[in-house]
Amino acid sequence: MAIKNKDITSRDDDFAKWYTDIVRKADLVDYSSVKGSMIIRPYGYAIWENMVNILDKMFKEHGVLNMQMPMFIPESLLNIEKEHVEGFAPEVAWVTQGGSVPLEEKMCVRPTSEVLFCEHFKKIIKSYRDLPLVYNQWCTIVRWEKTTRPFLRSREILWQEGHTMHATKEEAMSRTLEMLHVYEDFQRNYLGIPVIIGPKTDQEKFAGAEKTYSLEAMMYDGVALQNGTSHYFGNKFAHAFGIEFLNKDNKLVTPYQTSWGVTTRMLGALIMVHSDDNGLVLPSKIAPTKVVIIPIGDVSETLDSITISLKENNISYIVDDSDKSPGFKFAESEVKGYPIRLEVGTRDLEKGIITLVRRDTLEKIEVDIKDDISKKITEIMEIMQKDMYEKARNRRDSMLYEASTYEEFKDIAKNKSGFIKVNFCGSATCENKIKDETGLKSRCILEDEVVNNNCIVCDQKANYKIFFGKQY
RNA sequence: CGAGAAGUAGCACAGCUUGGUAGUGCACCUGGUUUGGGACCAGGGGGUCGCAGGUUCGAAUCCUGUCUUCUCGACCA
Repeated sequence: MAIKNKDITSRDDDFAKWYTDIVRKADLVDYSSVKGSMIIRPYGYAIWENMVNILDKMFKEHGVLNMQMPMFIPESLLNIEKEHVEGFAPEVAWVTQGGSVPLEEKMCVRPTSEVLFCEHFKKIIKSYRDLPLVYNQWCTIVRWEKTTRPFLRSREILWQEGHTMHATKEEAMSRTLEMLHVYEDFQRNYLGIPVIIGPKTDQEKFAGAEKTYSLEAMMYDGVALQNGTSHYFGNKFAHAFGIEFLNKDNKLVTPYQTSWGVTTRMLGALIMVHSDDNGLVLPSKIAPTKVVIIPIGDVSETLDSITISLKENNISYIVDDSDKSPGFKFAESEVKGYPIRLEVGTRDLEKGIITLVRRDTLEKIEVDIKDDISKKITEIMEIMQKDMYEKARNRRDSMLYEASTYEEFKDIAKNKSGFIKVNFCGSATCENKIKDETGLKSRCILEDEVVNNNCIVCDQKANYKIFFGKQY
């Protein structure tokens, strides 16, 4: 049976160290000389590229057009929407000098591009015929975070930001939800990560948004990771920027706006949801390399027939034909998280079999050499994709709690990790009290759930049910 | 940003207290033998000791500053 990897800290001993071990030993990132600016190495980038390719295709099926905005924002432009600038000013990086000449007006490196899009939208929107505009850009942004961790919180962030403009609030709200569901679909069906979706409280909303929906994923240790957001702006930005268009009745009116984004943080989630003490575990749909083949002894003929079949069926693979010992290769393949390992050895071939190993369970499966290996792999990968989601969901569900009194809430918060569901009034006072006394923050409002008691904190009328939890 | 810990070869670390020629294991390179859970033998290469100042005849070692990483807190989409 499998042995624990000796170079990786055990997940249950020290989760934080385990995480950085995985990130480094699977060759996903390296640190740079600038705090919070990580180097994404080819293997990590290949996973991100897969995410980009799949999501981008999904976006386009939803009518999204890609474009690119500049990376600098003049101070005066950032300052136009009050709530927005107050939210972002503390964490923007400023450029004050060009070459050796001080700038007349300092510019920030975009922390997000709402104001850039607004400035542009103002120029190009004249008539209802110009709407809707459904734009997206894949780019990097900069936010001067104080505490940084690879993928989870960095200063330079690789992401995608969608920005849309609509003639009616209904259409804008519907777009907000549409993209939220694209993210949910992607995370569930490709990343194998179950997410809870819903609106943020007023306190936790995006700076300048009227409504912020988030996707809340739970990591292995019960801590939440906000794994994407979709915002409805109403026409606050449009008003601030003076964006107007003529409607069918020849009236000058203000359009409605949305924005939505996901980042390389999804890679962090992928690790913290699925991986284990032997290394990375990747869902087969997102793994850049599906199969690693480890030949043992002289098996070139069989090897050729396998690789031909994999090529024909478009299954990506690598052959580890280095002169390392098989045991070393097994361990290494587990660190990298290739979904399927084929051990092709002389001893097995005499029995007419090859050994297939699932990365998620490390289960060894004997495959008859006469079988269609590509078909077998495809079948198993489909099962793995489902199993990994189920496993993640079961673990998450086992860490969901519900508290009916504040005492009970504090007891769970102190003794268990996970999310706690409560009836809640929604006031900042109650939310802050919970934060101060337990360290837990609100995750997202559960719109479909029925309120069945008063607010857990103040005992006044509750307006909704909501999850609280610790977050990364 | 506050408190604490750390930074010496690709990785993990010793050396520092008491200043005096830069070390160990793994990894890497060459040749050979091996190959089913982290192989073996022989030979070999690689480090301005995070960076910048200071003290000293002499600094990895003592002092000051600074950067980075990690932990906890605050902050944060």
